[in-house]
Amino acid sequence: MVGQIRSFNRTVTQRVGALSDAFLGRDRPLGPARLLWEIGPDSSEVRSLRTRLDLDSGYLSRLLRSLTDEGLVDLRPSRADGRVRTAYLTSRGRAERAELDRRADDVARSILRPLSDRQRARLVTAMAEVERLLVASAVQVGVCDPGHPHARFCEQAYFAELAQRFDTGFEPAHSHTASTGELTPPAGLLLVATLHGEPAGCGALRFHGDGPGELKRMWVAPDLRGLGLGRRLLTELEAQAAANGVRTLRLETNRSLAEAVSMYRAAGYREVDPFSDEPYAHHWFEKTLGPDSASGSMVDPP
Amino acid sequence: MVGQIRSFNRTVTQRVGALSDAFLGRDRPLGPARLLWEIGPDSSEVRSLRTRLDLDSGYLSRLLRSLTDEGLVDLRPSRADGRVRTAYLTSRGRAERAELDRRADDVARSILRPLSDRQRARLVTAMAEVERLLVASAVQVGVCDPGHPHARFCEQAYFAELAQRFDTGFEPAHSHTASTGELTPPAGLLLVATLHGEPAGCGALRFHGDGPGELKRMWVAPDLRGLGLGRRLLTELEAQAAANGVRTLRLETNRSLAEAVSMYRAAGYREVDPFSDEPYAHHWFEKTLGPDSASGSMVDPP
DNA sequence: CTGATTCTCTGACTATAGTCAGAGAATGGA
DNA sequence: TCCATTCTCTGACTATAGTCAGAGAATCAG
Repeated sequence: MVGQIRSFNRTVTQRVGALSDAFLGRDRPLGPARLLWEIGPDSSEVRSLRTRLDLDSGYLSRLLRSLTDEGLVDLRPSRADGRVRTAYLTSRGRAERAELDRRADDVARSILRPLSDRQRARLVTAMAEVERLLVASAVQVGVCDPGHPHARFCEQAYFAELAQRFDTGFEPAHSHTASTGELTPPAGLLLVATLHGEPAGCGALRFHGDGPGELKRMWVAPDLRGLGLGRRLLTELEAQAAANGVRTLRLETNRSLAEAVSMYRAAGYREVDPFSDEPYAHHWFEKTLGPDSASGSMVDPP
Repeated sequence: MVGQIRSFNRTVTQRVGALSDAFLGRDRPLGPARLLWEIGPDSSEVRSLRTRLDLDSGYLSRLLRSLTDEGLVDLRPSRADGRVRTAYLTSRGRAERAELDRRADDVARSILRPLSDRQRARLVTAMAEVERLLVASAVQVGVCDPGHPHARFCEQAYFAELAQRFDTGFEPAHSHTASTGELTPPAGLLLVATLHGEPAGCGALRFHGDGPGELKRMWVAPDLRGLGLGRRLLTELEAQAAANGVRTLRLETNRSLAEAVSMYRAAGYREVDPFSDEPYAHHWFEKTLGPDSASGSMVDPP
């Protein structure tokens, strides 16, 4: 498997390298070209460019200068915050960016051209599959303090989604939601998944002494569903629970969350009688953790 | 489709970029690291390194110097040709290269680690498919003079393969093989396929005035079979024939070449009575070229 | 044997892609 | 209000990745 991945990398970088060359070849070096592209069709704040391209502030400043000197970019202070500056593409800048776009399209087309229709379809399908799985593999899962911005973001998104999907709406105050302290060791823990530093999902555990542990707050960002991330979070939560001496895991969920319900079933949870009076719950599940739950962690090492 | 390819490129370069970083991070810049790698486990001629890595001779010379200064490489004149020098890895060089290898393996493993077994299998399968098709798409097909080294290489390989596969062996002198002049316009033409500048296959046409054109010398390098290259050569030959006013194409072939025979059938060739006394032929095929044969060229533009 | 060519190397440049320290303006929190 | 922080910019460097012209040795083709 490792050999196949390395061979893939070799082949793909050769072929895909041509795409960077297309960005080049336009008298402009790669740095300014990438920047011009990243500013986007309209504008971007300089600080966001800095984080997105991971550039030194001095270097970025100079790159922007070279673009403004060429008349491709306008740099204006942000209204809201006088420290922040926003880069706007001028009409010449937009034309230049469109040209880069066109060139990249040409390279992509030149990859398809020599292939038969059937081969093209297969290539595109396989590329989509590789991409999906590489994204899935780029997601990192780790324990996170509930006070961390990522954790707060996930909580907000989770509640908002419940409010939208439950027939009855959702009001956190009416539910047995876990408080911050309850998701911090030793009372519990929170896992947050991130993709390129952005929050992508979460899942939490509450420990109840010798009694069954409780799964809470399983959520995956909508645009990352179908990548097996929910299952990965679940597996990792089970491993963490087992590592904390939990023998049985429980959870309660709402009938509107159909994918979640079927994921729990597929993962070996069996429906049990209500063990709580959570008003928003329709299903109560339970699973006895086996000996393998403690191993097979899919969490990235630190 | 173009959008999918570009999106794929974006995702893959991010993830695959990590592989170059693995080559880096070892206190050594990418240039020397790639060179150390490319020398291979044992040795390489400097001139072959130059073409393989596409480096300026002065630049390469300096890179090699830095490696010899570090005691990783030995540079010795070639026995056969005093101008050529050969780069040998010292034992320290081999150790260093093994370390690079290990790091690249680690990166590959880190891509697999977060995935489930099923996802891993799917990723590796899809990567193999993408790679196969990218290789297929990287093959270039073009008209070639029969005297060109690529053409000669293909001719040799073709005859050698016939000799090996025919029950009776193969002796060019006993066969109606086409001479150089017969494969040059206006008497005929030769297409040669190349991959990264190496010959990868061929196919030829002979024109017979208003009579049927003749397909000759269809051959694909063994390690590139199954990529649709034979079909691509055939399609292109038909287009060239049609462009030269040919209405009907004929060919003769040997029963040992089973894949070829079924390719001809699949491409619309029907078996006809022998139209020649070619001693090595068992099957004679013919196809009337339709109006679409002249279009849909899969040849790369110059 | 000779002239053209091939191969490698050196010297002398240039371009690209950064890094680092610190200054100055704007902002936010106590 | 004041102090710490954020954001951008400038100046002064460094490292990497080349490019180009030409010299000298070896080889090849006629």
